[in-house]
Amino acid sequence: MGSKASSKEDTRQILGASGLRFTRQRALILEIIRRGQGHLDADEVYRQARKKEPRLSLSTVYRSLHKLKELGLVDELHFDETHHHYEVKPALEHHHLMCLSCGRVIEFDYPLSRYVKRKVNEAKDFDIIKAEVRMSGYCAECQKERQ
Amino acid sequence: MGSKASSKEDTRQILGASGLRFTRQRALILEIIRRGQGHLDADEVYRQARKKEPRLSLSTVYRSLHKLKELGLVDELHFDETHHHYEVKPALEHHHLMCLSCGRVIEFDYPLSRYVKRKVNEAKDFDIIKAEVRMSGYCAECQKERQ
DNA sequence: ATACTTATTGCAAATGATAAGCATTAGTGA
DNA sequence: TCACTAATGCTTATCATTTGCAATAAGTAT
Repeated sequence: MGSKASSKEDTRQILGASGLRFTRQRALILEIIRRGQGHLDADEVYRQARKKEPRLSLSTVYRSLHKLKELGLVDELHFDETHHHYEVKPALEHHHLMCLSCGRVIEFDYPLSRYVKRKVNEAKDFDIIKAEVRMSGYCAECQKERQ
Repeated sequence: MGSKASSKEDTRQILGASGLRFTRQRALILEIIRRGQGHLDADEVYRQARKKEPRLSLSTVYRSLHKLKELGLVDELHFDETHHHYEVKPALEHHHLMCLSCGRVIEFDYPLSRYVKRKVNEAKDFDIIKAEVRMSGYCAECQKERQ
């Protein structure tokens, strides 16, 4: 199911197959999300993208993000309440831990959904497509600081 | 840790202990969230509250929601991307399943975080305070419809 | 009960993130 | 290269949430 991080040509392929066009902007945005190790929000993508493409508009960023999400190329995360974060859809399932003190986001690789799915299906007859686990607490460093 | 659903007096107690005042509005809002089985969003709370307190303002709803959340009396959930939902902090841990087809939200009781915490601590030295699992997929009915 | 202090409220106006309308530009397939 | 129409940029709207400020009203001491 999960495909490797796609090259430019793969991306063109995927877009084309959906009747979408491969544009400079989309390529750039996707590239930024790929590089952006952390989890970028729309505005961050926008700022980075403008360095290369100064005329790029924020609308385009939003529209691209939607398309890329629809195509399954990027994932949309919901860390905090105000805005969303994006990242390339990970082949390996992983989740996030947010430190309530310093705000840092730590990744947590673990095929949790497999477990969750089983448990859920025992209780409810529900076909799970997506499982996102959001956890918050205190990271190692901040634990020390608060002694 | 988790206390029983507090009565009016308990609530007054809890507020007082934090130097906050017990107001008609807050009591009402909390009561609505308690009754509101489903997960209410700010606007829904607002509409219900105005039936009893017509002059209540939306700002007050938002401000109360924040306080109640700070006090640990209600939980804020993040179902969809646009707005938040509130519910009384459940003694029993439970999570949510959202049907991608009909939008219905189904509850899922399970002490998942216990499991998650263990797994996470094995990997990262992180003190988990809160774990929220958001799952989406197709409910039993919608599964039939799409055959 | 009365007066006093200051948290809380209501209202209006401001933000901030995201979406939409529309004319213009530019992929893509013939 | 040409025609077709998706995608872009710009501007303006929308929607949830927040904030400033003067008017109220809890708590508390008198």
